[in-house]
Amino acid sequence: MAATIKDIAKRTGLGLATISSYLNGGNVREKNRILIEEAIEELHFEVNEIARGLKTNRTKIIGIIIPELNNPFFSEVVAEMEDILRNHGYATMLCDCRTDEKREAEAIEFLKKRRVDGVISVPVTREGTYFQELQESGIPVVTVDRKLEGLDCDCVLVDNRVGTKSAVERLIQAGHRNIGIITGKNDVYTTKERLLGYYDALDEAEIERDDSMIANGQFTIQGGANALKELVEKNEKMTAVYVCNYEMMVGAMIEVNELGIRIPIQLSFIGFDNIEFAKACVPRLSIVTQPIKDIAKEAVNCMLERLEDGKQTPAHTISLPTDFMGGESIQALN
Amino acid sequence: MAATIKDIAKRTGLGLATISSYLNGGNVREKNRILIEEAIEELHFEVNEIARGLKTNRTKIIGIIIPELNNPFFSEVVAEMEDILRNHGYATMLCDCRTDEKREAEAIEFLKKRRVDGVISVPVTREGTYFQELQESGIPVVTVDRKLEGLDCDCVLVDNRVGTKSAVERLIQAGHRNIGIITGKNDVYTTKERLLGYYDALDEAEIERDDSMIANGQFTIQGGANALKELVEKNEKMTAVYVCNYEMMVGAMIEVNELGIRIPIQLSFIGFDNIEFAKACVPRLSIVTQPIKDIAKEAVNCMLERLEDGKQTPAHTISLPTDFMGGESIQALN
DNA sequence: TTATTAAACCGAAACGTTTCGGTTTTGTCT
DNA sequence: AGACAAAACCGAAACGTTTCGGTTTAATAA
Repeated sequence: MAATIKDIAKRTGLGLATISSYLNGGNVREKNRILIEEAIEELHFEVNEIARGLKTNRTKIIGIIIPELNNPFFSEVVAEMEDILRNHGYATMLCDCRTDEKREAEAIEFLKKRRVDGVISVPVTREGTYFQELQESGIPVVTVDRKLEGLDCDCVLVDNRVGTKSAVERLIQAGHRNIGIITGKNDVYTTKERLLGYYDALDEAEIERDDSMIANGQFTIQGGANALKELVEKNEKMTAVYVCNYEMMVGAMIEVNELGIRIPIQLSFIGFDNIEFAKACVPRLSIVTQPIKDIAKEAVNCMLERLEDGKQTPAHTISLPTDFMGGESIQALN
Repeated sequence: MAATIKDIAKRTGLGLATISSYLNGGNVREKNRILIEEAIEELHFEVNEIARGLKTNRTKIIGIIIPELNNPFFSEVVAEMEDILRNHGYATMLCDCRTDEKREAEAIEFLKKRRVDGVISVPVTREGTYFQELQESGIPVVTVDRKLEGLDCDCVLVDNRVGTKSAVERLIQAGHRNIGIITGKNDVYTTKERLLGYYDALDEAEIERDDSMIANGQFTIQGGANALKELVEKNEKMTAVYVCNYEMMVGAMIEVNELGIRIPIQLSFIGFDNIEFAKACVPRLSIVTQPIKDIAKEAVNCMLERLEDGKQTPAHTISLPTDFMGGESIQALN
């Protein structure tokens, strides 16, 4: 059916190796180059990447494992990575593990069997054993957004601690002392970091920590809604709240509406991640944003360096700063 | 490095063909089965899908081409399809073409070279020539959400016309006569269908069509914002607006806030697609929703029927009904 | 027991590339 | 023109499977 390299060789009278060399950017005499290109054109030849993959033991496929594609932050990161990867000739094989550890392990197994060249993941597990095994079997791993213990791989993070700290500081500077926080799943890296940033800000301002000001929203919309309700009910004096991711921000806003709370008069609010959502709220929300494009760029970069340049250096972690987009959701109390 | 089928053969004393047969579900004597399974365990054998693909000429990869992953409707469809596909042993190769015809063509070419078994796409182009070529070269194509002229392939749609008609009818029944609509890109299939549904409703209620009530939001947030502004400025009498997709709904809400318009008192509003967003708005928006899981299921089904059962029947189109989620964004004028 | 048939088993060949080691051609310098 | 080095070229072998046609083994019947 489809033309092969042999057909091109026969058609041009050249040898297999010459055609192969041409296809891989090797030097070929001008007149042969023309011959080959004519033949390719004529026979609609396309190199069979599968055969090539078998021979070279490289598929030029990067596996991507994420907790939820249905999460704007992740989907944007994926879209960006896919773009860059394809520009480098790499295909993207996507696995959504639905925030499920078992599914994540299955995805790793699946991608390993598919012989992907590397795996980029926003991991769900706490322990990185499966990823570690994968990496030890020769498939480089890059994690994004979260760092795993027991997994010695390149890692691209945003500085959630500092970003959160400076966001909470804004609230403090506006005169707030009773600041609630809606956190995500307890054992996730970013949750811990963001909580630390929150503590940093409180400690520095010498505001006492108060556990009743912390509610867990599990990174879900419903969780965010519940958490907001819990915070409001438990803390009459609370004047501001900081929400640690997009989904929970949506949930919190749903609940804010449900309860008829007026922002910022009754409650100041800082959310996370999604500029469009923030702008669509009344009043516009102030949010901490993450440099999505840079995250994607750095992650792909790490991967390609190991793959293309055969980089063997020890794993390193890249930390990117967050940004802040001001809205009208912070009330100045002073 | 990794064990091959030959290693298993050697280890068990059996022949290559027997191992292969076992791996593909063929019959093997009980004692040999045990032998083989032991060897596989021991040597950590995993079949090399690449080699298999070369031999069988099937990659068990489905290519997916969508306009924007960064669009909840598409990303949810993709997530759902990926889930089902992987359960059937198929991998998902993702291409985001950023709503760009040229990139779409590149993606088709890319996936063809990668020898995917089939392509599922939400197409961007008007003419399906590239997809048609792909299909004629033996790679089945299924389009989702949009139907292309000149492309004879299976197609999964939602009945946008009827869905839109009945949504607009709700507005009419609430007493509205001056109903604006924010449409998407002109040449996209869904745009036309939704506009037809809008006309259907108006015609049936004997409301005169008025071009100044139609604004094009280009399916983007900014476009939606601009369109809403345009509609409001041009039509003082407009009491309701119907917005044809999620992005434009977000944009429209941003602009609603910008202009200080109060919903539903000053303007009734029906949006599209995203339940969470609708619930997070004040007041909660009424929206038309699409049966995302069914869409994904049907699309994958169409593909697998052709791939697995070798179905050769002529292309057929599946049409799914929309649903409606009521909020508090419609003011009764009567 | 022997004949018959079905079920298991077998290895070589093939899928379409790349790569290795060696050969030919080209170009340059005397 | 001859010598030499460098560049271009070459085909066989290999990557790890599946498949084909044929052979052995087991199961059943006579």
